[in-house]
Amino acid sequence: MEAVLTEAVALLDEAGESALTFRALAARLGGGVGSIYWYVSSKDELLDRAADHVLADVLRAAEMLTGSDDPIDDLRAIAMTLFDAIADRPWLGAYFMRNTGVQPHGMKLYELIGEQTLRLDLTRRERFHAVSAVIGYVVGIAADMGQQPPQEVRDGEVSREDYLSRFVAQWRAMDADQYPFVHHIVDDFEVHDDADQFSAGLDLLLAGLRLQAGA
Amino acid sequence: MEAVLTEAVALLDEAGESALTFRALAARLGGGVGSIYWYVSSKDELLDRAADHVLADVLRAAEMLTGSDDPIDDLRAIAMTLFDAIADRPWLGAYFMRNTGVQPHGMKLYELIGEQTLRLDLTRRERFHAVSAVIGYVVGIAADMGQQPPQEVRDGEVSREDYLSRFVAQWRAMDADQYPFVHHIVDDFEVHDDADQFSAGLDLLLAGLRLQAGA
DNA sequence: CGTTCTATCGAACATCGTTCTATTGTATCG
DNA sequence: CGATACAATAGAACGATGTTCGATAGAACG
Repeated sequence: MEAVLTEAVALLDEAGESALTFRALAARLGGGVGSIYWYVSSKDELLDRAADHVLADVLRAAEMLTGSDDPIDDLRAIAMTLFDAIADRPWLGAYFMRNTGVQPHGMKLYELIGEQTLRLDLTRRERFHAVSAVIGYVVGIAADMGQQPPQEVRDGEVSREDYLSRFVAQWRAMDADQYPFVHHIVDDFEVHDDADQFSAGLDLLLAGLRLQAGA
Repeated sequence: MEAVLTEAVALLDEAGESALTFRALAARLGGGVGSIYWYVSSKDELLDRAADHVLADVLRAAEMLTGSDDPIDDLRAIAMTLFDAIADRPWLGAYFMRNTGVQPHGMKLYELIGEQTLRLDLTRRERFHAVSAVIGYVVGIAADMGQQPPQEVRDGEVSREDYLSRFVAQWRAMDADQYPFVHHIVDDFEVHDDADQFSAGLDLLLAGLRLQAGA
């Protein structure tokens, strides 16, 4: 069982979601295709279990970072940890948002985030909403940024910079009257860093939360 | 071409993402499987086109709602419109976040959101980050909430309330010492409304943005 | 020894995306 | 008008995938 999940995660990490096949997994385990179905009843369950397997590490890391004086700082640290995990595991984003809180470690993570809000001066309902907002933001952004670049980039034929600059060129070629904003930020887009972008947006959200807790 | 997209969207709306098959689509169009490949080169492109086809309506609706005195109010209206669209089209969420801004109407929507930030007193970089944050939040939350409930619920065998209360019961059964937050908000969860929840989180984000623009 | 339960295996099936070739209709041109 | 090129359609065929199923072997136990 443990081996099944470990190898499944390895396959996902190495070559993305499409690489996780029952046949490929069986070959890696040196067994037959049917054997996997003894441990897992479907591919969906396999993915859920693999995702939760990874979340165990995320949870452990997140727990390390909490315990400061400021609950919002802790919230920030947890969110960052989760973001990092999804960012370099693109497959995790897609299978994290579905059924949040059904898997054991996902549930614990939800709890951990929620507990920080218990230390804030908020309504019950406000706490509930705040946690949903933070998780939704993290998963949404991370899943977006972690999407697999096209085949050419993955194979190394085209560098990430070239790929990005192709986008930039396309944006620059657009009508400036119809797309003033796109032209306005294209320079920033060209040199942007995913983690910075995530962090800046998170700060907005947490600033709003801090405002709410202070009133 | 137009008919292909219309029927593709109809299939997606009626029975979800898994229902969109080249064979099912061909049967609906009264033609052969191969014919579709004349209009579209892959299933990915079909989904992209279908998503953009829907985004045209979203964009039109969003444009109607802008033009108030307060750019942040406009931002809020656009986000709400986008949320509603994804909420009752679960398939849209998954295929919206990938390649935002490649499809024409997705690009326009990005521009429309961005233009609101042009009316705020912000750095270029701050504007760039703000737009990413808003879109990430909307798509993340909407995709999460719009996820297809299990088969039983879709078939009407189990009502949405029963489905939700099964969750609630599971949460209530958990150890109260280990999961204080979960027990804290379970009552709110039981009666929660997705749109309210989204709206509350969006307000946090926009409050943070307003704060940034005021400084 | 017989029985039951755990665990494994791989052939077989249905379905899906995709490719390929053949064919039909339709406009254009010599 | 006949020929030719091109837009468009149709469906058989291929390879890959998730899943089902029956067969089988070992272990545990009375």
